[in-house]
Amino acid sequence: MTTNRIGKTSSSKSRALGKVTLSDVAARACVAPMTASRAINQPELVSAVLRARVDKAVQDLGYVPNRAARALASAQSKVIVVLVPSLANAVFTAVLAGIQDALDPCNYQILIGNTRYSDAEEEKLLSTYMQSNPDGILLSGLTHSPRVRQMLATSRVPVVSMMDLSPEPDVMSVGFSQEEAGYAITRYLVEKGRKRIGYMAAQLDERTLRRADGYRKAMQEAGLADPALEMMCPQPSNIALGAELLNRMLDSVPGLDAIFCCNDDLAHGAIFQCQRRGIDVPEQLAICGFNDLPASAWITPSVTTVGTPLYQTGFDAASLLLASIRGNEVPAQRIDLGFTLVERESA
Amino acid sequence: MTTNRIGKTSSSKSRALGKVTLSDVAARACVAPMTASRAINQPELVSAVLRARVDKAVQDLGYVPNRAARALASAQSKVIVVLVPSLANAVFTAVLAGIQDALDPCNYQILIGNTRYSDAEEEKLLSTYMQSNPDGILLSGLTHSPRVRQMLATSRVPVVSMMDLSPEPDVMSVGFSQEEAGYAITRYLVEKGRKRIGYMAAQLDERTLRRADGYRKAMQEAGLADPALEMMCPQPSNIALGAELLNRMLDSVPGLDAIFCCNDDLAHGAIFQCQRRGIDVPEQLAICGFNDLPASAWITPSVTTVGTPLYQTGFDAASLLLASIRGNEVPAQRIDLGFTLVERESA
DNA sequence: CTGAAAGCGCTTACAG
DNA sequence: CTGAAAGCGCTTACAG
Repeated sequence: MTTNRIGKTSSSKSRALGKVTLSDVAARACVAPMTASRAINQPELVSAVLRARVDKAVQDLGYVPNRAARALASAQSKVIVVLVPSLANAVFTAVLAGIQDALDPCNYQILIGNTRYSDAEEEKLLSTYMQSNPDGILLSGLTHSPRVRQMLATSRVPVVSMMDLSPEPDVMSVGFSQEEAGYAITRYLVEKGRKRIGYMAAQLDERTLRRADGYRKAMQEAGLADPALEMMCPQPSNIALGAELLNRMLDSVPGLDAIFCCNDDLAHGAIFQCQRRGIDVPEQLAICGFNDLPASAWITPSVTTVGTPLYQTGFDAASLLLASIRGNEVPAQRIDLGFTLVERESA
Repeated sequence: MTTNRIGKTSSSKSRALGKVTLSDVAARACVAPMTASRAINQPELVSAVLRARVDKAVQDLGYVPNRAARALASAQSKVIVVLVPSLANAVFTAVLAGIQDALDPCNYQILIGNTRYSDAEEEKLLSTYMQSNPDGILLSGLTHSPRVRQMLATSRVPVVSMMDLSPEPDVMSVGFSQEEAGYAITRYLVEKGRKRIGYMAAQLDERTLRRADGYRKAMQEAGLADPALEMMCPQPSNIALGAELLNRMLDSVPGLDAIFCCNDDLAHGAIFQCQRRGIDVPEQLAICGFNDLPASAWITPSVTTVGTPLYQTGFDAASLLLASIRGNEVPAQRIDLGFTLVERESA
C-alpha cells in the first residue's frame, strides 16, 4: 500500500537514469538482486513467498527492466532485424504483418529497416542494426552487395531470405519462384490466343527481373519473343507510371494485344488510362498484374493477376528464423509457398 | 596489412559475444580504451596520429560498437519510438516516410510499433519499448488509455502527437484539424447544392470521429442534419467495405445524393460499386474521400477529396521531437499544417 | 531455493 | 590531448 521507497539504493549521483532498478526492487522485497531477477524472468525457480514479495515490489515501484543492461549481461539482444525495400508498397506491409504475427508471442523486438531499393541504404541500415547484436535477420530477396554478404557472414547470425527461393542449399529462403510465376501468367496470355504480349516493368529490382526471365521463356517457347515488347523502366512503380508506360507502349509497339505488368499498381494505372483513352480491356488489350492487391478485385474491369503468399511469406520466414535461432531442427531450408493464377475480367 | 590480432584481450571465456571490443581496438592501436572511444565518437578531441592508429585498428579488426553497452554507460539510447495504428493503411506509411527522412541524418534507431487500432496493443508495445529507454516518442492521435498516459508521464520522455492538433498547450502536436477538414468537405458538398449528404465511416478511430463532428456541424448549419445519413461501421476500412457500405446506404437512406467517405479507400470502393451498379457519379451521387491517396487521381471518375499533409506531418513531428530532445527552443508546441480541398470529378 | 562475486562493453567524470 | 578508475543495470556461473 505504502509507496515511499524503502531501501532505495540507486544514488542519483551522475550517470544513472534516475530510474527504479532491479536493486531497488530487491531491496524493497528484502531479497538479493539475483533472486529478484529470477522472480521476474524464471519465476518457477523461486519460492512462492519470495516471488510474491518481488512481484509486489515491482508493482509498488513501477519497475521497468532495462533492456540494454540485460542485453549486455546476457549477450542476447532479443532483437530481430527486418529489411524491406519499401513501405509504400503494400506488398511489403503484408509481409510485415505476417512477421509481426509470428514474432508477437516471443517478445522479440523488431527493427524494421526500409532500404528503398538501394544497396547503399541496405549496407548502412545493416551496419547500424548490427550494433544491436540481432539474434536473427530477415532479408528481402536473394541478391545483396558484397559488403552486406560479408557483414552477414562474419556475424554468423541466422538469416532468412524472403520473396524468392534460393538455389543454394545452405541459404534459408521462403517465398515462391518469381520466374515460374512470370512464366505462368505469360503462358496464360499465350493460351488465350494473344500474340503481341508486352512486359511492363518498373523499379527493376531483382524480382521484377526474374519475372521478366519467366516472361521471356514463355514467349520464346511460343515463338512470340520480340525485345520491342519489353518496357523496362527503372523508376519506382506506381499508378501514374502505369498510365504513362501504357501510353508509351501503345505508341511504340505495333499490334500490342496484351500486357503483363510486373505488379498490380502498374496494371491499375494502365487500366485507368485505357478507360480514359476508350480502349476496351480485355477486348482490344488484355492486361495482367502481379500480387493481387485488394483493389484488383474491384476495379472495372477486375484485374487478372498472380496471387502471391505475402502474409504467409512473412509468417513462415519469421517462424523459420525462430526455429533456427533456437537451434531447433529446421523443418526446411527452403519453403516454397507457391502462387496462384487469379483469373478475372481484364485478361 | 597484417590481420592477426595482436593484443586481443577479451577472453573467450563465458558470456562474451566473442566479438571484437573497444579494448581489442585500443590494444591494437596501443592506446587506452578511452582514447579509442574518443577517436571513434569525438575524433576532433584526439590527435591526428592516434586517431589514424585507432581508425586502422577499427578497420583491421572489423570492429562493430555494441549499442547496448553504449546505451547502458551513457544513459542515452538513441532510440525513438513511433506508434502507428496501421501499416496496411497508406496514410501511415506516408507519415513514416517523413519521420525516416527527418531522423535519418541523426543516427537514431526507430522502433516502429503497429498498434492495430487497439488500446491494449498500444499499452503492450509501449511498455515493451519503454525498456529501451527511448529518447523520444511519436504517437498517432491525441487520445490514449490511462495506462499509456501514465507510462508517458512517469517516464518524462518527450512526446509528439501526430495527425491532429491538441487543444492543450503543453502537448506537442503536429497535423491539422480533423474536425475542420470534415467541416470543409461537407460544406463543399452543401455548396454544390447537395441536400442528402451521407457520412460513410469505418474503423471509427478518433480521427474518423472528429471528421464526423465537422460533418455534423456543417450539416446542422445548413439545416440538412439527419442521423439517418450517417453510416458508422467499426470494421477496418478497405475497398471492399466501401462497396458494401455503399449498397447499405443506398438501401437505407432515401434520397441520398452525396457521400462524404471518411477516407479514400472507402470512396474508391463506393465508386467502383457505383460503376458496377450503373449509378452515375457525380450526376446521381456525389462521392468524396479523404487523404488524397495516389489512386484517387486516376480512378474514373477521379476522386474529389481532402489533401492531407501526411509526409510533412511525419517530418515535422520528428523534427519537433528532435528539437525537444536536444532541449532547443521548441519552435512551436503545435504545428498546424492545414489541409487542402482537392476538387476532381466525383463531386 | 538463494545469494555474493564478477563481468558484459562501453562512457562519465576526473586527473594529469 | 590522454588515460586509470569506476560504474551503467543486469545476468552468468558458481557456491551453498
